[in-house]
Amino acid sequence: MNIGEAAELSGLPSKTIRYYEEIGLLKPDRSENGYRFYCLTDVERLQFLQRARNLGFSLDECRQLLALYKDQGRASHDVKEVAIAKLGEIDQKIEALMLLRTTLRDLVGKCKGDFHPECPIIEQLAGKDDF
Amino acid sequence: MNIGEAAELSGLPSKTIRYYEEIGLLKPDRSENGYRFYCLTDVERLQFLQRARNLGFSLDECRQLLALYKDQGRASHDVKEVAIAKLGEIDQKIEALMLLRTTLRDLVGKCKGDFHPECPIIEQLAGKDDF
DNA sequence: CTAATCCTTCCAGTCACTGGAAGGTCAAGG
DNA sequence: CCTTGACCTTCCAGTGACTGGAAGGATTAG
Repeated sequence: MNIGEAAELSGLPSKTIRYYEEIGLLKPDRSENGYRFYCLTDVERLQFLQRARNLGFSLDECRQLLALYKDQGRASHDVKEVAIAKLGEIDQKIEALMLLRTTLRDLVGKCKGDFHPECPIIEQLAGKDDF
Repeated sequence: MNIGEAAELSGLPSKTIRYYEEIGLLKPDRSENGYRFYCLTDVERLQFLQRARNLGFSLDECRQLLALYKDQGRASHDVKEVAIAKLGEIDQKIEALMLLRTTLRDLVGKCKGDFHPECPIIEQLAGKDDF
């Protein structure tokens, strides 16, 4: 099949699929007319990549995971390691965002939000700790 | 003062300060020798920008906030609006990340992490819902 | 035969920096 | 007076993961 159909089946835009090829994630065959030609295995791998991306893995991590996917002799330990690292990252991001949220929520709560210029949000950003 | 001192006082790298100038956030004077010259007001604004960035605001939002900071006749309503929008974004990000975390944690918990190839993580990514 | 749709490549832009190269300026020390 | 080193300047390129668009070739339907 051509790239359009592979895009529909995998759920990834054609542009993205070409990009993945450019960075060496997936190299399809070419038809006589120069069009990219995707087999079902290719589509499965594209779906694999999409799911991995949706789970928050970077393209580099996707590359590792795809290699493990292809490798029938893989050790599940290697997969788990990647996933645990990602889990740690996610935990950190959540924690950082929750801190931000607390601060922002606090400031928003203190701000009257009227037509007057006095504003605890601006004051906090200005570094005025005197309130 | 020159850019190096402004960098130290504001906590922003010189590179970043130059970048902020390039995108029109802060235009310092120039000394006779062509060096950028920062006054205390400039430094205060740089600090303002750094705090706003740390609170998760994009540079475009920082631009708005800085304009409100400079505007003595601002309405706190306008500031609050920006902050509330950001708060919503943060909420969404947190929610999305918590969903990811649940899924990933679940998968990690199911994976034995040994030297065998069987791996629920890989299977999930492969789209096999049969387990 | 033509129009529409698909495909190709290449270039540029996004966001917020970051690194580096090549070169100008300045203050201190020998 | 000269050099060294620290600072400053501009410009160009790269990051991640695409996304948009231009220019042009291939294929299909009517």
